Amino acid sequence: MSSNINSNPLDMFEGIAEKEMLMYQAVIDMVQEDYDINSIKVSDITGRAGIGKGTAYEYFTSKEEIIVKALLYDTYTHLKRIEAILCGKDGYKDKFYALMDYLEKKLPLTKGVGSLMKMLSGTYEIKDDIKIELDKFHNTDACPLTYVENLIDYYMMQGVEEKIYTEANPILRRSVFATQLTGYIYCIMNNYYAGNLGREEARDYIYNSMVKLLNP
Amino acid sequence: MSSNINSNPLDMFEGIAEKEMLMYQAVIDMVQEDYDINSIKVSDITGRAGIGKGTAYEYFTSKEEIIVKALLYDTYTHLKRIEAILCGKDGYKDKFYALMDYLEKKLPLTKGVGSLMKMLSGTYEIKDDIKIELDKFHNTDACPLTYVENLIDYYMMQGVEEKIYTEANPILRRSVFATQLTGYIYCIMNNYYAGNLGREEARDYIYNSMVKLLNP
Amino acid sequence: MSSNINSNPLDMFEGIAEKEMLMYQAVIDMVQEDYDINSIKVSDITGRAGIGKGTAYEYFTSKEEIIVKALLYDTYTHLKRIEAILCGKDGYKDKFYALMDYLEKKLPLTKGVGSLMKMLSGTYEIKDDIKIELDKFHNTDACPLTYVENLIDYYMMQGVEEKIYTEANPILRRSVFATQLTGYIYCIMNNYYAGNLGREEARDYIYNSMVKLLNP
Amino acid sequence: MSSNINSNPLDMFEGIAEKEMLMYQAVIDMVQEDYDINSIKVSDITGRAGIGKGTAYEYFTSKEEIIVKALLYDTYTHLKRIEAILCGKDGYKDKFYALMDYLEKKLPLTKGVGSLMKMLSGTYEIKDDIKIELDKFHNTDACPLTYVENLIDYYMMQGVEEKIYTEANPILRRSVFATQLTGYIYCIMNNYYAGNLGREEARDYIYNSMVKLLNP
DNA sequence: CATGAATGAGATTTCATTCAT
DNA sequence: GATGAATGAAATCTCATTCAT
Repeated sequence: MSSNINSNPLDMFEGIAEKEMLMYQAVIDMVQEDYDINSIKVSDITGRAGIGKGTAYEYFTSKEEIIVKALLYDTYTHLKRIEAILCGKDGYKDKFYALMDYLEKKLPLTKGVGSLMKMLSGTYEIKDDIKIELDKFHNTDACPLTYVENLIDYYMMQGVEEKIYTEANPILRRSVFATQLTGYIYCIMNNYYAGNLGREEARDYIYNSMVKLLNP
Repeated sequence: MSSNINSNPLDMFEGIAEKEMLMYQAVIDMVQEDYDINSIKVSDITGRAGIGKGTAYEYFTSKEEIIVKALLYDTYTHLKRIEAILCGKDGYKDKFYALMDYLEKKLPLTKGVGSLMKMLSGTYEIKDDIKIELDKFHNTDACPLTYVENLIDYYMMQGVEEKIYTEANPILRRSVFATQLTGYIYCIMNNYYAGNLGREEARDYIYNSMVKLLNP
Repeated sequence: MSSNINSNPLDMFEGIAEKEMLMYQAVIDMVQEDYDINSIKVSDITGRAGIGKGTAYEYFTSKEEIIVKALLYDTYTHLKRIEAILCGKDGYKDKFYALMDYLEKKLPLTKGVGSLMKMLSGTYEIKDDIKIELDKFHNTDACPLTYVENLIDYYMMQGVEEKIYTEANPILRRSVFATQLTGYIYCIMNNYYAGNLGREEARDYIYNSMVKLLNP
Repeated sequence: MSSNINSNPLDMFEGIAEKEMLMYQAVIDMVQEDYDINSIKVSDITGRAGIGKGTAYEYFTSKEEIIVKALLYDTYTHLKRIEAILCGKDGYKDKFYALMDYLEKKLPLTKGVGSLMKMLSGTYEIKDDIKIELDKFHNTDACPLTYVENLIDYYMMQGVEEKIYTEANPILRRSVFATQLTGYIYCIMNNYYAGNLGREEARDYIYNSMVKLLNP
């Protein structure tokens, strides 16, 4: 798999200023610590970033902009890492397990759900102001969703090539992939492995379910 | 199926005062209209309820309490209706389709996701204040989750009795049930039926997937 | 002269709430004390009015609105008193001298120029926000300028009837009246009476100049 | 008339640095464009002047100083030009009409009133900070008001020499001169010429009124 | 019980000024 | 000298909560 399936629109975050990144990281940390997104204060962000309050307004025009971009930045880093994972392993199955590894390592950091999942499931509870900002972003070619879909499609194709399943419809493949990963996230979130299984058995169960659904 | 599998802890909402219910409804309406939950103001609630602002504090001790109880009240009414659905049909399959009917009818009302789903998936983005209130509630016997689990277990048992599937582990049954319903919700939310299928085909696909996963 | 030549549009200020008036008075006092109009803080206004800061926003939607309305309110009270003066004396000359009395009594209260004069001369140095508010007011029938012009016209007509001057053009009469009163204000502001004259002589000079200009 | 009646204290502006002048011009332009004087920001000034923000503090110690000096600089250039006008024409009447020309040409540039007039009439609405700065200036020999009074006195004397009027009191002559020019400014500002007269008739009216008032 | 006027703590944002480069 | 990134004091405005009626 090429290390660059298609250009990642989030590359807008390449080469950003240090203070900008410190602010993003402050927001992400707070989300990880389960702060309510709408309760985050500018003073929280700048305080954690170790900079003056006024400095935030040298880089952004409003608090909303800081938060939206921080969420996108978080998505960006997750996707970068996931892309690396999907490129770093050879076999289809190895990739899937590596992905479950990543999810299991990242998700528990949050008491709730990680921002990537929140973004994918669209359940950030965000103010209209923030929504408008995000919508602007999504209504351009810079929308990362298309990028994600391409990434998944490319990966799921490999399962066919390796003759692990036969399902020919790419949308259905994507749907099953997403649903089963969601199932795995629920497993992790609920601190149990479906059906009192151990960790490895739970993973095998998820993987096998996916294969089962994609074969006649 | 008895119309009362086990006592519903949310029965606390039986016989509440009219003004109290008007306030709950105001909150629920706003959530349906996709307001940010943390942006809801006391004046919004009392305004929509057609009562004086001070009156809210005759019934509740804080804004957070109003909202938490309103969300629980919403869950309560959903569960009442779902319980009725599961009791109103005879066959396992009919019940499942009736459930999909209900989800399809209710979910689109919200631009995002209905409060029941949000509650089930735990992705309300709520302030710590509200969280503490909810936790207080969940740490008592009044927690509706156990009730929901019992409801699902009872229903899924019927599939075994009707010899639709053979899976013996109730936790696994519950997990598959939840995951597949989630998949259906994604279908509705994304305005497409997995794999370019029509509405009926999509439902059949979901139902059949569930059955497939619960058989060896 | 009837006590009501024509209806005063500023009658909008009849029967206002007490707290509203306290805020107006606070603004007027500060203008009298020569505060810069744009430096007035909401906390100054509410502090002087003896009310809470938030209360201001129960009566007005913005600081600008408070200030604009306070200036109009000030104009309103000035005009009410001037109308009373013009109705309270019989002869043309007595009225003019009573007017000079009023100006002399009121103007020194301000280190600069009173708000009525500032309004008449359009030299408030005001922010665009305030200007827009004032313009809205002026672009309605409620504009006090027409009212003022009618008041002056009515008064200057009396000079013709009393055969004090013969000038037939009402616009010219108004212009001369305004210019000479302005001259008197300069006298007061500069703490001298034109040409080293005493107070009475200065007044006579102004009055006689006006008469001179309105006769061939 | 000698080109130098008495030394102009504003000659302090001779030979100033280029960047200094660029900043003055930026302020004057903004006043002409009807900015509120207290809303002018340092970044506006340096931005328009095309220099770095920090540079302003190489030449001035505060924003207030920049603005005060800019207003004085504006007065300085106006006075230079007015002095030139009063020296460039021979007859008393020609000089008066040339002056009206100048006012008519300069005033409409501003939506409100030009800074010279504002300064003469003392109706800049300025913050205490600026006032203190101006007072410092006025309490020195550098005060331009005396210079202006001398200029007017010198000019008004010519009217006596040319036997246009007989008024002997110089303060009275100055007062009438100022009042009538003010009347002319009102004419221009209000876009009408007193009493529906045309432009030339209005000028004649003003001039004749002045002459009338200065004769017995 | 019901009300809504009053409150003030606390949030976002602005911008004159500093200072290391 | 010239710069502009960084700062934080201070301003406006919001809104949950109280309490006299």
